[in-house]
Amino acid sequence: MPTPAADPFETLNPQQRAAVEHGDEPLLVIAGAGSGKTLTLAARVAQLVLKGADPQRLMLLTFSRRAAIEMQRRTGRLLHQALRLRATHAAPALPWAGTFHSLGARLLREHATQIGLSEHFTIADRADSEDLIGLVRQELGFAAARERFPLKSTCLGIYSRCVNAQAPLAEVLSEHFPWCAAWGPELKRLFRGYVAAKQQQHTLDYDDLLLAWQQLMQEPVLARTLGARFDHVLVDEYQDTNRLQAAILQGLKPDGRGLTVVGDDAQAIYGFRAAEVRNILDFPRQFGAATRVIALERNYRSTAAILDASNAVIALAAERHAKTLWTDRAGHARPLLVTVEDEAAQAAWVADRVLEQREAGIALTAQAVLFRTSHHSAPLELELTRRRIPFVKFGGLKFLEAAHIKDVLAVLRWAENPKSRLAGFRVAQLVPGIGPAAARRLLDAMDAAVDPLRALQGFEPPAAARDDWPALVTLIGSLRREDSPWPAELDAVQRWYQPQLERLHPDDAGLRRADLDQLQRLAAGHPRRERFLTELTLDPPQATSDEAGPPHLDEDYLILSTIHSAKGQEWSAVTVLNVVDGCIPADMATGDAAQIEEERRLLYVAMTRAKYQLALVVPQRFYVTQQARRGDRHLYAGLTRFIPPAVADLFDRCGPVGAEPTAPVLAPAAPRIDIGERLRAAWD
DNA sequence: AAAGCTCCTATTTTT
DNA sequence: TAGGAGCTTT
Repeated sequence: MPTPAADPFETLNPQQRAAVEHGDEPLLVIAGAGSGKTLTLAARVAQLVLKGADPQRLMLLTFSRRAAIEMQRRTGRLLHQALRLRATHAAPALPWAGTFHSLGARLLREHATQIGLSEHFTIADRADSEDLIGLVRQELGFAAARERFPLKSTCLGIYSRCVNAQAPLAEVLSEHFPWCAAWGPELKRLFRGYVAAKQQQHTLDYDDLLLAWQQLMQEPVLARTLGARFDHVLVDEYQDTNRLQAAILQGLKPDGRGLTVVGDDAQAIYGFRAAEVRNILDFPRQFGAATRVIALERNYRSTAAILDASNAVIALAAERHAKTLWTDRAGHARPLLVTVEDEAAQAAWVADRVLEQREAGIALTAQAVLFRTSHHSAPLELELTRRRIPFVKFGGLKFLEAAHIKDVLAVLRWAENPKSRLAGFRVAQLVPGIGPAAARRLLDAMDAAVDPLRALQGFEPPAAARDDWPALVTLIGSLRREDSPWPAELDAVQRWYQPQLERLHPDDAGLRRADLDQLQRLAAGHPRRERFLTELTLDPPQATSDEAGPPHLDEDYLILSTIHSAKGQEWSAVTVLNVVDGCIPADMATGDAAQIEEERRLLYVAMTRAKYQLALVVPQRFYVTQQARRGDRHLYAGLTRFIPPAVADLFDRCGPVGAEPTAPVLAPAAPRIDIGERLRAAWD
């Protein structure tokens, strides 16, 4: 073992150091916002390596791929310092750093044959899974029911919660989907059909990656083998793991030795995905007296004024792990509470402020605008485009959901896994003259055949498709060949798809073509087709920007992000949009106390992203579209309930004269009358 | 059987 | 605004 030549750990504070130097016993690190969590975790990994741990035998579970990369980078840097490596000398990589889902996919592929999976399984993303459950829903005749059956997306949501929360259907229905409660027996049949379809098609969905991994850990021999393969398992963002993930950890490290979890219950914001705060709250009890609990309470990120306001918001939470963040950063300006008339004024104010701050020396990339739901940024995006302020938006993204992207990926997926009826169903119908009936006939023939490719070649298409059919057969045939060149084979796919693109999307074929070129560039970064498909579904491009491609790295651009996607990040200046009741908390999330508490934490997460400047914007009036029943309408809202007057005193206020944001105003202060609406309403 | 039309209804956040 | 369901035309 090399002797450490320098101490890169001397800047650690006592709590951080304790976490870094802790031995093998189970360790829980409660890491407040901005408390140097990533540094601490990276330093612990580096320390383990310095003490002789084999990087191959460290499992590092992160919330996103981005977090995994950041962790590797910082661990590498610490090791460089400690070992006085030259810059050209690569630090040891961490091959087992990644999300639960991606490491699950790797392990399952490795052990596929032992657990009755095909090692060539493909992974269905959210939209694929919805389509698949939609097909089963139709086959069972539920779509045509006289009373409306839940939509496919709702069905998948119910299924997913049952799996991730490990909860019975009846409980999930009554607690989270009460409006679907009458459909219990039908849903059960649907889910049975869905599971059967996935298995028949050698397809796993997101939940299967966890579920199958957890099942694998139930088999004692496999569990011991896997557990022994990793000396240390470290988990980031533990507050946002679900019961399935906790069960996996329990299987890997039954007595907790070698297990480190890091998180902050005050930042738990994934309850909607069946994350279980109890995981982190109960961790000490789970592994008994040997468990060490360390709290990092010193904040290195935000000014005192920002921290005071954030602490005041979270202090009103009903239940939490008591801790108060402190800092010795001199307080600069207090955070702002800005009242504006409506969303257009909000967009204008934000654009002005962003430019002003840039003049003051804060680069656009050091500024972020955060919001609760993806579409809240729409008016701002318009304004930014109009003023030529470049931006990149994170969260709520749609790249993989565009029809043309799905089409091309389905071609690749079908070639990779001919068992995938879902892919085949989509691809076959791209040929003009082939509809659902012909596609079904084809897939049935392929299912029945020993060699699906021959069945494809022998298929008699309907007369209307006779001319166009052979090109697809040729394409799939060439993609199935062992020596099909990657990523060059995508050229052939594009050449085949181009006419379909022009026929199906005559108005914007050019734009869509640009997306496909982008897809091709992405493909070039992956060594094989299988890896490309897997990694793309598990780690889809995070951002969309106003221009065709992503901005070049040297360009300056503003960050727009949902609060969820902002997790773990920080910026010099942060602006939060629509801090009103109805947005935060979202009016969809005011059902029960737990949901409201999660919304409170969401606001807390948003505020604690800011280092020096924080502004919360409160439009007094905003426009709601596509809300059921009453159609588009204006809504009058008040400041969020999470900022009562005592908390508001910690902010500086600004806004139109006479428009002081006060306690929540639920009714319009000065009613406006929409005559047209009244006239229409007379006929309701 | 496929493709094009109209009408109707929506529950936010993501691996 | 879109996506789904159902109807009509080719």
